[in-house]
Amino acid sequence: MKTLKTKNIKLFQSFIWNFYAHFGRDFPWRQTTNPYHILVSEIMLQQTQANRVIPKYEAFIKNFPTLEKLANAEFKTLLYYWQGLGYNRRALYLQQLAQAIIKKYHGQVPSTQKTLVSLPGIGRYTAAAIQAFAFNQASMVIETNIRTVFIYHFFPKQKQVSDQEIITLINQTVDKKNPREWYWALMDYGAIMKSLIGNSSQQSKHYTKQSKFVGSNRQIRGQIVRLLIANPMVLEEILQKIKKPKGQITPILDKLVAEKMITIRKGKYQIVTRLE
DNA sequence: TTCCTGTGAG
DNA sequence: CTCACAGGAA
Repeated sequence: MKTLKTKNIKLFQSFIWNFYAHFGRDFPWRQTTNPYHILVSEIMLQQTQANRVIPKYEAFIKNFPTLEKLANAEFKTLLYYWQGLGYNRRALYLQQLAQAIIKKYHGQVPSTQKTLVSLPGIGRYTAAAIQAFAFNQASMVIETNIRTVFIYHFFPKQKQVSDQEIITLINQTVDKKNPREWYWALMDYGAIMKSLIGNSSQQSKHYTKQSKFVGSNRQIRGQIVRLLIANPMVLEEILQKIKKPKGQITPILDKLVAEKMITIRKGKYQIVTRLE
């Protein structure tokens, strides 16, 4: 593991802050410290480009301005506002989150790693991001843009850089006085670097090549959800509309039921109205 | 550690 | 067709 000299930490920090002063990006979720709004943005930003999130985030916050409004919304309405973002399971997590926070934490978004991670849809990254962006805590935030920055600056020649090596550097360099903006700055730098020089995260041990989408279960799953948003239907109808073998469709339906995205009522599959 | 996942851009 | 968006759950 690398240990950086104080002088090099300062140099790196100055470089990042200087970049940020000139090229830092602005997003609607950076203009608030409302933990609920930041929570929404972080869930939306998982696996989704920031530019695509902007209009969705604004519409979502307008329609569900508080944790309570979100918790009490009809799930189908949520899915409507989620259209175009992809990974609609996150909409489910988000409502489950809102309900859990109201029930267990009196409507206050928790601020400790352990508690945040215990909530649905929040893992290590999102927990750390909420700590930094909502509560200005010097948590350890690692994601693709930040990985790119550290690989480029500290491991330019090395193949297969492990997250563990990067994490020690993140902890050494984080600006404890202003972690909120520090991580914005790192992410902005990484994002712009990627667009200019390509993705050096491919040097990361954790890089994986994407599997094919067309004909995949994930595509069919998306088709099923879209069908059911329009109309509840019986299995035969679904099989008829999605021209795939029954053996491929029913496991997907079972899974959707298991994660409480859809239910069966009077023999028809339908999007759940309200979470229980 | 492995499996899972929606949509859009090029 | 390939890739960006890879983090969360089991």
